[in-house]
This record gives sequence, structure tokens and C-alpha cells, in this order.
Amino acid sequence: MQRFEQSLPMMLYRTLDAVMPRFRAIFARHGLTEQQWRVLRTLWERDGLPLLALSRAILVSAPSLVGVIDRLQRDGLVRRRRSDRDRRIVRVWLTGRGRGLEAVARPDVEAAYAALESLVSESEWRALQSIMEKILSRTKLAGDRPRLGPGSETEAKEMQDGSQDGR
Amino acid sequence: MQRFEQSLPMMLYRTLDAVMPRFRAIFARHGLTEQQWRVLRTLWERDGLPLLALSRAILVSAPSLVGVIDRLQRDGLVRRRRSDRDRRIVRVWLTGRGRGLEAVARPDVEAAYAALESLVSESEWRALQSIMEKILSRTKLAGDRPRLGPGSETEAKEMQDGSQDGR
DNA sequence: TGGAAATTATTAATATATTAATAAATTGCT
DNA sequence: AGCAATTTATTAATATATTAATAATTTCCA
Repeated sequence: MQRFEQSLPMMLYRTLDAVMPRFRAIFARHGLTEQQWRVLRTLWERDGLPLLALSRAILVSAPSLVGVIDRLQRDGLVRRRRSDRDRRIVRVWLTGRGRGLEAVARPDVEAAYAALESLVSESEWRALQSIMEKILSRTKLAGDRPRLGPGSETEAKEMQDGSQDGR
Repeated sequence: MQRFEQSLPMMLYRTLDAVMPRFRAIFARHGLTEQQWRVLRTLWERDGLPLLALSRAILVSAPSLVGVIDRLQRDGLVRRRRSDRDRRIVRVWLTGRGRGLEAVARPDVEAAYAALESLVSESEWRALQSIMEKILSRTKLAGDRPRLGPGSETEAKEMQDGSQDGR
């Protein structure tokens, strides 16, 4: 039985604890929290995603995401819009400001990623990813179903929708 | 520039999201949260640790830990005691119930660890640990100082102390 | 067709995270 | 000795996490 600090969960937490502060500092410099950044980072690639799909993509539970979106909306970076075809669905769209933030904030974050990746070799990097992917696929098979894994994903083909709803 | 879901931070989050629910289910069955379990798990090995040392050992910030300890104390699993030698320090001690929980809860958790470790080979396991250790040591060198890394650790040599304080 | 079951977003209640500020005590140094 | 700087625990304010419950829809199927 191995030491607590070297268990897989604690190793993962320690690694996050080591690498995230530098990212959070960058987010904060642009007036964003980590979760807010994850929302924008995803919408920049797939604007208009349904809230639940967004939740799964960024690993933030739907109840938490509601608040995150509330604050992003309050700050004028995104807006909500309820779907006409299926009125249960609320899609999240970037505003002009939200879209504009990409050019401002993303280069800083990408630079930090680069610095982070330079800490280990290419092969170590790939090994790390492949082992974690293996754990991911095998916990999924074990019926362990994470709270938030990628699900049915109701994709954003529907690029224009209609109603002007949203809270 | 790689995909968001495969960045190191998101891989770490996804892996935690995949493995932790099964642990949290066990903790909950014993009336504990994840953070509460981390406290007990540590005190079982080093009872009477100062709050700040405990905070660093389990990667829970001191402000958060205050509340975690409040609730563990409310539930009769630990108690606080202010040091006589240095009255700034508050040590956290297990109660009988808190100590007794080890025999009850820990076997379940250890079984879950074993199941988890069986998902990858021995060598993959060691590779995963060694690469993360490398990231940890190098982010530390980079002056990136995580919020909570092991610090001065004011150890619990002092096994009996005196005052009956604590909130 | 029509009602049970499933889906989506949200609210509610409680616990934790994050950053800044504060009070009390101790250390360090002149 | 005496005071500034440091250390430890805590409070405060806001944001997020977790689990359960709920309202509004939609889907499924007898």
C-alpha cells in the first residue's frame, strides 16, 4: 500500500496545483476565472452550443455552469437563446466582446501552454497522454461513468435559431 | 496547437473526473466528503498536525480547511487544540470516533485504489508517476510556487501540548 | 391519442475554492 | 527592551462543486 501523496488522485491534484496558478494568473489579468475561460475557449470553436453539451465539453456540471454563464452574461461576454425547435434547449452564444477576447487573451494562454510542454520531452508528453487516455477508456468501460463525460452532445448544426429568450 | 481536451490541464481534470466518483461514493457511504477523508487519512498517520501543515499535506487551502475542520469537529471526528509553546498554532487531533473510522472506511478505499491501479500495467504506472514528478519538480524550480506545496511543515514532534482551546 | 418516461435547464442547500484582509502571537534585529 | 517584519489561524466576499429536486418540454410507446 503506497503513500498517500503518491496515489493517483493526489498525484493528479498535485500536478494541477503546480501548473494551474500560472494559468489562473493569466485569466485573472483578462478579468476571467478558470471556468469562464473554459467556456469562451470552447465557444470560440463551437459557438451556440447547448448548455448541457457545453457542460460536458468543459467538465463543469450543469448547475455550476448556470452560474458561470450568468456571470459571463452579466459581464457582456455571452448571451443565451432558447431553441425554437426544442424549447428545452438553451444555446450559449458569444457577444462581440466575447469573440474579441480571443485575440487578446488567447496568445498569453498559448504561451503558457508552450512553456508547460517544454518541461518534459515529446515522448514523455505522449506517454503521459496515452496512459491517461487508457485510464479514461477503461474507467468508462467499467461502467464507472464520470459525472460529465462526453454524452449525446446535441450538436450546434443549427446555427440560427430564433427566439430571444434566456433567463 | 493541440486540442483543448488534450491539453495537460484538461487531461488531468478528465482523469480525475473519471476516477473520483467511485471514491466519493465510498466516502459518502461513510458520511465523509472527499476533503474530510483527506484530513482523516493524514491524521491517522500523523495525529496532531498543525492546521497549516495539514493544509499543505492535503492540498486544501487554509481558509477552506478551517471549514472542513469545523464540520469534522461538529461531527465529533476531530478536535482542535491550541499549542502552548506557540499560541499561533492550532493542532488537529482525532477523537476516538475519528480514529475508529480507519478500520471501518479505509479497507473500502484501499480496495478501490487496487481496482484503479489494475487498469494500467506496473510500468505504465511508474511512468505516469515519474513524469508527473518531473513536472512537479520543474514547475517548482521555475519559481511557479503552487499555492499549497509542502512548506516548512512545523512537525508534530510535540505530542502532548496542553491547552484545551479551539474555536 | 395520451399519458408515462426521459431530457434540459434551473433552483436549492450545503460544502469547498480563491483571494484579500485581519487579529494574535512570535521572531528578528537594533 | 522594543519595535518592525513574519507567521498562523481565521473571517469575509465571491465563485464554483455536489447532490437532490423541480418545471417545462419532448419522446416513446401501449
